[in-house]
Formats: sequence, structure tokens, C-alpha cells
Amino acid sequence: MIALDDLDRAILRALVEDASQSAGALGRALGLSQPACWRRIRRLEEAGVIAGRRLDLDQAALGFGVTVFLGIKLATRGRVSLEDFERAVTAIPEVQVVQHVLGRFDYRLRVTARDIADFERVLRRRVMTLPGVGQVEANVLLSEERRPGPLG
Amino acid sequence: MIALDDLDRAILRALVEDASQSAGALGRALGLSQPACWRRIRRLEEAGVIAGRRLDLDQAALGFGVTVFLGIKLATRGRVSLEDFERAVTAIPEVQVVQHVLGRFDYRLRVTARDIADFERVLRRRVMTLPGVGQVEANVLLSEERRPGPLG
DNA sequence: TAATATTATGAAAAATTCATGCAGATTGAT
DNA sequence: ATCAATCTGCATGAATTTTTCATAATATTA
Repeated sequence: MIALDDLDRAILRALVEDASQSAGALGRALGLSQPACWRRIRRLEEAGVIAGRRLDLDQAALGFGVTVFLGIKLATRGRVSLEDFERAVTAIPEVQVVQHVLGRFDYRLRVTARDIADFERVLRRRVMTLPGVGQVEANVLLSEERRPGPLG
Repeated sequence: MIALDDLDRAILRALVEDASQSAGALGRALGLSQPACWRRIRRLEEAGVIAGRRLDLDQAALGFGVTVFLGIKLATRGRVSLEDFERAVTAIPEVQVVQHVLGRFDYRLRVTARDIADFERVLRRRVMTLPGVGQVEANVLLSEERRPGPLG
């Protein structure tokens, strides 16, 4: 496993927050030259610590004002039902994230809807009637905050 | 609300997947010139559709092989206890995401640990003894897949 | 300790990419 | 038909990313 020093952690923390800043600006903020900062970033990419750079969308600005987390317990637990379920879930466009988990639920979904009524009226039913689904539990997102994680 | 055409949606889909590609390369893939593609991206930023660009870390490569979702039900529901809880949660470095939700739980946390034993031994206790915490339910992440969402 | 790798650094330059100005094409309204 | 608005591609300057190179720390080994 790659060894990180304080500068590496500071770089990761800064870019997780905002990956649009240049290596020059970030380096200046940390007391590094532009190439030094850039090379550290490349090293972190090559080590696999950096998995990629992603655009963060504002779902509300896209007209999807509601985000809901769904905990799903399958009724039948065979491998076949897992595959059936995953394939069917993929066909629902409102599904943003599919998480296979261990615990009281088998899957967790992050879905978006235009509003609560839209979620209750169409999306909820659509999920409940997926193949193999037993229990479904919904949690509506009120606010979300990302933390730097163990790097800080 | 801003109107998106097929090209806008294609651009968003591509950049959510990989925000490191240049406007020139992406434009070429979509049959657009570099300035045309770049201007569309800027327009989406100004419309607020693009919330930002973030680095995506590989927690496993950082030595945190286990991700756990925690559903938390507070025992006392006053505003004071919410603030107390949030402040205390912020002090736990392993907490990656704090979500305030509506439903059977009041909060959902995404936390990382070196391994299951580490989670059970230290992190779980730490969360259960946060101020105001009633029930805690854990789900261990097995696999996670992001979908394009309603844009696709 | 001295010699030798190893690694990280900054300055400078090359290669890309970003960002803007401009002129032409398309669309829709008056 | 004319005008305004919007989008496009081309050309271009500004900024950033990568590479090259010489040097300074840091550790390894003799």
C-alpha cells in the first residue's frame, strides 16, 4: 500500500472537495511548485488511490427535487433472483446508485423523483414490483453533507 | 428550469462518468467542435446543473477495505439533539457522508473501516454512544454501481 | 564516514487545453 | 422579408498540463 504524507493528504482533501482547481493554484496554496504538486497527483493516480474525476450534478436543478433511499429485502435469496433483480433495476432510469449490501437488507437504491407525489405514485410501485422483492423501506433525503473522511 | 437537448444530456452523462476528458475530445466523440462543446459545459455550469467536479477516491486502496451504512434512530427528537448529534458525528474521522433523512431513521451515515473487525470493535461503539442515539442498524457494502440516472 | 542510489524538488520549455472574438448558418417571431 | 436570438466552426491568445533537466535532500550500503 502506498505511503501518504501530509501533503498528499492535503492534496486529496482539496481535490475531493473541488477537482477543478489547477495543480498550480493548489500547489501555491500548499507551498509547492506547480510541477511538484502535479507529480504528486499523478503518483496518486498511478497508485490507484484516485479512482477518477466525476461531475457532480444538482438533481434539483434538473427537476428532480426529491432523493429517496430504498432498503430492499429480497423474498427469495438464490443467485438467480439476485441477477434478475439487478437486471430489472437497471431498467429504471430514476435509479442513481445500486448497492449490494449485507444486513437486514439485500440492496440499497438511491433514486430521484420530481416530487414526493411522483415518488409515491409511480416509482415506489415500480420498485416494489421488481422480481424477487420482499420488503421495501424508504428514507427521504433532507440534507447531505460530505466529510473528508479518514484523510483529515 | 433550463432546457436540455440530447447533446447536453450526452455531455453530462460522459462527464459524470469521467470528468477528466477534455472538451475537445468529448466534442469530437459527439460530433461537436471544441468551443461548441466547451460552451455547452459552461452553460450547464452557469445554470447550476453542474454542482462541481470531485475526485473519486478508492477507499480500499487507502487501506479502508470496508464500507458500512448506518441507519440511526435518535432517542430524543428535539432540535437540540439534532445539533448535538451532528456536531459529535463530525468529530469521527471515519464518517464519509452524513445524511439527514425522513422515515424509520433520522440519519444515515456512510463510514469506512480497515476491516470488519475494526468496524465492530471501535467504530460501531463510537457511533452507538453518540449523543441522542437510539437504534443503530448496519449494512455492509458488498458492491456499488452508479447509473446515469434520469438523463439516460 | 564516504559513496551510491533513490527520490523529490524547482526552473524552463513543449504540448494541450481552455476561453474568447468573430463571421456565417439556422430558427422563430413580427 | 427582416430582425433578433441562438448555435455553430474557425482562428487565436491565455492558461494549464506534461516533459525535460539539473539540483538538493534522504536513505542505503560499503
